[in-house]
Amino acid sequence: MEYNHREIEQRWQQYWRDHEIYKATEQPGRKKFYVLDMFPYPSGAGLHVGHPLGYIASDIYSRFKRQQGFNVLHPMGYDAYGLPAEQYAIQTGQHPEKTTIANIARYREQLDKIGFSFDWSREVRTCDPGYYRWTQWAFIQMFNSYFDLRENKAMPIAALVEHFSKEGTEGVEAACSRNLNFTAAEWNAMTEKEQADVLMNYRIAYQGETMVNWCEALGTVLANDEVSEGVSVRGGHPVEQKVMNQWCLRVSAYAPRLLDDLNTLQWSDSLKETQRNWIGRSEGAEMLFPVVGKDFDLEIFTTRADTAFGVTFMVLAPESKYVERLVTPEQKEAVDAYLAEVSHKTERERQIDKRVSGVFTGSYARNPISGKEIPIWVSDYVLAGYGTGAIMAVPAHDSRDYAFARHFDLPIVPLIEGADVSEESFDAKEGKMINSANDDLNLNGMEVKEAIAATKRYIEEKGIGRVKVNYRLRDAIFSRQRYWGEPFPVYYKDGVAHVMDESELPLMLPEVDAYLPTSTGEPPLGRAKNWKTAEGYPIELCTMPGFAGSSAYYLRYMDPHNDKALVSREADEYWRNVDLYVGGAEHATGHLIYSRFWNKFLYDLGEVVEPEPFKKLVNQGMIQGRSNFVYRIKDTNTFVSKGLKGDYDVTPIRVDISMVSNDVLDLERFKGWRPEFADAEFILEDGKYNCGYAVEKMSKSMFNVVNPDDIVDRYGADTLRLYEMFLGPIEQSKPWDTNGIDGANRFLKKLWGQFEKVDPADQTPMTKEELKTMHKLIKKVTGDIENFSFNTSVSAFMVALNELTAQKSTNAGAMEIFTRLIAPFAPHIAEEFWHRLGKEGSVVDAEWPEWDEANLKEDSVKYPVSFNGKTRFMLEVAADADKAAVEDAVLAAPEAAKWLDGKTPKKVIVVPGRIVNIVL
RNA sequence: GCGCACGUGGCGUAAUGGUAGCCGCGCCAGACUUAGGAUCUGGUGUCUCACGACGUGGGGGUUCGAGUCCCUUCGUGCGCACCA
Repeated sequence: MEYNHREIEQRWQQYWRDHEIYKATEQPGRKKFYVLDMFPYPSGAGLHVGHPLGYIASDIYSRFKRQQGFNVLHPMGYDAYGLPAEQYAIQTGQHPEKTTIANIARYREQLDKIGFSFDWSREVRTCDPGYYRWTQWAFIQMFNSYFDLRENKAMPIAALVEHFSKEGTEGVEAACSRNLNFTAAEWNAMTEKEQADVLMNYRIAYQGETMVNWCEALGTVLANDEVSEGVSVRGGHPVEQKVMNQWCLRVSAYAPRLLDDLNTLQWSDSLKETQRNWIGRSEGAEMLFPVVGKDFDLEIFTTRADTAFGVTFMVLAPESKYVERLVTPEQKEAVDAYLAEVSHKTERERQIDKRVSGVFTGSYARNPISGKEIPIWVSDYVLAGYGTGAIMAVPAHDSRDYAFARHFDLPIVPLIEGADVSEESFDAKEGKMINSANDDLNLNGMEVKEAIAATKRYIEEKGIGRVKVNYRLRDAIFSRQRYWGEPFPVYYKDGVAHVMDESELPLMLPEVDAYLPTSTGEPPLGRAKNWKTAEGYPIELCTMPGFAGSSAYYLRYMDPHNDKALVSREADEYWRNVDLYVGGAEHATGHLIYSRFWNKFLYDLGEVVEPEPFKKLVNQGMIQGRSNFVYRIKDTNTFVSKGLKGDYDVTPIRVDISMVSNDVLDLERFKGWRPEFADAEFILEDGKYNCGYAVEKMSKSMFNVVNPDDIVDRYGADTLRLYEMFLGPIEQSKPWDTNGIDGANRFLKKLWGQFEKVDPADQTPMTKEELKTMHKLIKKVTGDIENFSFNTSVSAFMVALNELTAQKSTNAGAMEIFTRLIAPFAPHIAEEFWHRLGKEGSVVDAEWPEWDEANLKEDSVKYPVSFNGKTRFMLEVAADADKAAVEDAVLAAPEAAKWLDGKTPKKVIVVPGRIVNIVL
């Protein structure tokens, strides 16, 4: 009988559904394993063959763990809120929910065909009110919390209120937007609004003034990648930098813990390094520079306190609130002009444009260490969002300050012995200090590192600064002026933001008549009728960003239908956190930071038991497309095969890869593709038209999208699964190359053929050879799966089958082991074999076999014998021979005489079972 | 600029410091075929008729022995990027 993948796969998928084989339940006392894929955004284009790569890998792993006896949780769901559905809604007027649901149905259909072991009873959708009520719930908790720096955790804001009413800010150490100081009496005298403003400064979910890319025409904030050259990518409308009141999450408060706990995770070094980079810890000092003639100080952050004697000017970010207070009447016009110029640039443009620009404020500050008066400038090379938005400039030892000093002709004072600063700055943190002494601090002669430490001590003693660790990680902007997202459970009473009561959740996304901003520039929710609380207070018009719904979804899978809690204590204590998380590395500085933050916040509240959400993480590579080309001879309708195109002047034209097989063009289909090709003529090679190819992004416009449905239809899901794994290491990006898929399919057909030769009732024990082949395979595949090396395990199956074929094996026992081992990779064919072998139940629960080293032992070992490291001949020696015996056998071997050439070896190295090397 | 990966046949790749190239694709030859986008068998790093020599981006080092470890250099990819 022939291998009929269609019939087999359909039948067993039905069997799995009918028996709810993949349904997971909490079983206290039984060891659990949680395998998670990053859930997809269901786009209108459907899945292409790149999407399932990670899903196949995680599916193999979870099936493997299940066969090893673990209680496996392997869920799937949809990240259903997103911009494409909203854009489509704006264009067509169709409700984004409608298209999203249709896309989800399509995704589900495609996923089902591949035979994944997902527990669909736990599916979550971020746009489902039963799900997003918990996103809103978490937001309320964040609103009602502040971050206590002494406890290093989130605490109830009520505790802070109590503290304020008794002691004011005295003794408060909390993460905040600005440092505040007031007494209990002052607090108690504040109005409700004033108190609310103060608390907003401490809340973990807070409203704050933030610099954003604002597009007036679209009426929304845009992300940096949605803006190019000062205009919106969509529509080309002007975009400006604008300070707006936005909801934010105080992610920055968690920076130290997000950094430290990376060490507890089994993630790739590169991913951890990316996060470390993003969090950007730097040790330094904050110093106060008194402003001449004013009663306030400028605060700066520096990692090079040692260079304080070389500060010849200071620079403020254009957005710094000090600019206004420092600009003198004479300089006002120039400063205003500069600020106007800068505000028209996006942050991105400011980063790209490296030209030096800036303006003098007219004010001076006093260097607290050298006592010198120095001018204060404004320039956009100083970032408002990092440190204090102001710097002390040391042109001799910082290349940016150097460029600025050169451009505006400011003094440059070298501080390190031997540093030549006539052409460029000396940025290295090494060398001996010079020019660095005042009455009670002398750094001269010190190494840079000593000098940094000495200066830090000095400024702390003198009260002109303090040691400070700064982080680059910024708070997350949490508002979006969009429709298709979670509504904020926030209303405004007399201009003060209040969160709703948990009992009022979910706050349902209202219907609107259009998905565009209102005529007055309000977000789309401004169109909703009666968008008010029962008491008539207006509700927040922004919605939450994409990462809101994806930040805690792994928790919801543990207990997806619970309407009392995000996750019950019991379910959370059983499943705990994700043991293996598989997904793309592009989420390194987005989702994977937010999710860790969100989890830590819930951990602080005691809502979850684990401080980290994802123990082990594997990044699967991307699958690129492989486009095909035909070559038209210029000004003709004649196409020349690739190998002959050099003889003509040709134009390459992309052709749909469905018309091409193994780079050979189907001429008839090509003629039917486009009317202009109907009477095309061809110049062939060996009767074939060979196409060219290129590796590009997989996309519709390149005609190179491969739909997994087509592969499943033609070769079967098992072939697709094996082939995607066989393509190469899972973490590597690689082009999809349909040319190789026949190999995987051929293997399954051969395996099928091999099975046909087996009599399931035959009880004959395995021969020694069969035992060796199978136990070698068990060992290899077990190790490979643990190491996520699926390409090598697929190879191992091929080797084992070749060996069994060569042994003319028809042994049912060997086939049974093969079936158990290949079940995670090719579950349909394995299920078929399992039942034909007369086994009970599903192969999904077939116990994973163990190998016995005794079966791998040989009677004799073939040693490669080397002379001075170069292998000269092979010699078979009894396996139980000890080192000395092997050495004797080798030296006595007739082949050895030729290489020994009568000499006595200086040294003979015998590595048992591996090699013999003779040094002459 | 900083950080992190990675450079092996025509291609995808494999190799606990121990016979480099397993497995697959492609290609070549043969078998079976009226036919084959089918199947089976054998071959396939380079040079050489052969013996053999040379081969893991280049250069150096450690080692009895290096694709693997160290230094250096070139190249490719990714991440961050005016972060004081």
